[in-house]
Formats: sequence, C-alpha cells, structure tokens
Amino acid sequence: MGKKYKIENVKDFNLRHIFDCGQCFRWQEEEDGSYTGIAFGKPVNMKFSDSTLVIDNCTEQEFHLIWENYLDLHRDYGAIKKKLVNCDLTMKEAIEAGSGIRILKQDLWEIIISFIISQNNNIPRIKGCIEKLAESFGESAGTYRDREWFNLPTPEVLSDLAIEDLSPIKLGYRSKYLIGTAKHVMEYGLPQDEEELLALPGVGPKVANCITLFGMRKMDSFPIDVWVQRVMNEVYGIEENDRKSMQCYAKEHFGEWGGIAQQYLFYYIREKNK
DNA sequence: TCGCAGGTGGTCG
DNA sequence: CGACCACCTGCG
Repeated sequence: MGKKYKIENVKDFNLRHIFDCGQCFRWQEEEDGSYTGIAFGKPVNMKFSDSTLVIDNCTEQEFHLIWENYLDLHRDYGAIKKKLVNCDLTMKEAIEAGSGIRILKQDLWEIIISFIISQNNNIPRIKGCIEKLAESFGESAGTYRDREWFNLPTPEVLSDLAIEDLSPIKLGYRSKYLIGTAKHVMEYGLPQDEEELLALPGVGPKVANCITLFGMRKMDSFPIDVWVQRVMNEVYGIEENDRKSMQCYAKEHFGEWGGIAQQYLFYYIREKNK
C-alpha cells in the first residue's frame, strides 16, 4: 500500500556508510541490508543496490520535498573525494573505507537534542534514549511496518517538563541540559550559529561542531571526538589533548570539506576498531 | 569492581 | 585561560 520511489544512477552512496558514521541515531539496518528510520515526520525504508535507491513509503512529491535534500543527493561527492584523497595516505584509505558517506541534512532541533544526549555516552544508549524520548513525549508519525512511529518532542513540550518527568528516559545528568535548552529555544528561538549554540546548556565545543555540521550545513565544521582525536594523534602526530592544533590542521589540510573529511576519518577508525 | 562511552560545567591556580 | 574532576547510566 505504501508507495515506492525509485532513483537510478546514484553515485558515491552506501547506506551503511551514511547511517553508521555517527551522524544520525534513528535508522536501523534490516536483515536484507536496507535501512528503516524516520526523519522530518516520515518513516520510510531505503534499499540500495546496483546504483539504484528505492525508498518505500515515499511519494514522488515527498522525495523532492524531503529525501532528495536529506540525502544531499545534489552534491558531487566524487569531486570532493578527488580533492581530499591527495591530502595524505590515511585520508586516502579512509575515503576508500567509507566511499559512500554523505552528510545528511537533518532537522536542527533533532540534531541539538541528539548531540546533547550523545555527550559522554555510547551509541546504543544514545539511540535508546532518543527513541524513548520520542515515544514518551513526541507526537505520533503514524504506523509503518507494524509499529507506530513518533517524532521527537518539540521545544514547547520539552520546556514544560520537570526533570522528574524525564527520569524514565534515563538521560542522567543530561535531563537538565535538555529542558534548559528547550526553555532557551522557547525564549530566544533556534540558534543560528556556533556562538549562539554555545549559550545552550549542555553544548560545548564538540557538540556545537556536530550541530553546525549536521544541523546547519556548515561543511567545514570539524568535530573532534575521542576517536578523531585518537586518529589525529596516531597518524598526524599531534599531541593527544591538543584539540586546538587539530582544528588548525583540519582547516589547513581539509579546508572547506573538513566536515566530510571528519566523517571519513571517524568511520575509518571505528571500522578498524570493530 | 571499575573504567569507559562520540563532553560539559564548575572550580582551581 | 588551561588543567583537573564530578557526573547519570549500563556494559564488559
């Protein structure tokens, strides 16, 4: 009953690379290698083989309205890879490992919530927290594939909650950050740049960089988490805790495509450590 | 048991 | 300003 939409001749595209490079938390791999998830209020399933992407539960209009942009399909990643591949041997290997990575264009509010939750946390638990938050306080997005889907709670809903209301979600000390951030957004609106992001409780340099990259399309943002920090120390010889020098290195060597370079590096080192 | 997981905020010097 | 360190929670 759900409509399917098919796009052919899709290049530089791999669902696992896209959904498992740490930029999103609401997609689940199925047994057939397809991915099911939700974005912008629409639950769908994506299947990719032989350069053809099939999106299930998606009309042609929804594809052009949501998914074409979400998947960043208009961007020529081949050209970007050609530039980055000459940076160094590690980057070359990282690009080969994650050749189908794309930076998703995600909803800003969802990204803010997700990356506040991500701090000092692990991915399975981040995913669990986000799902519980949506189920408990979000609006229904309808049923699809035998389950009901939920959007994340709006700033309005979240700002009215008390810390105790969030205790079943097991966010720990992040609960107060989430409510404080929701209240801030209700008062001042969504932040527009890094400086405004840093005014939110629970948002420091690393989380702010993730939000500008994944939620504000700032492609030169270079978030440095423990993994990227590790690889830059091991490969580029920058002192372990010197994130400032790492930012300089990224700006100098990866330039305007720093965010994409970060995704290749992140995916690469995580794969090597599996 | 205890350290760690995609950090931040508070407190020192 | 830079260097600590506590912090919810769950897993190995």
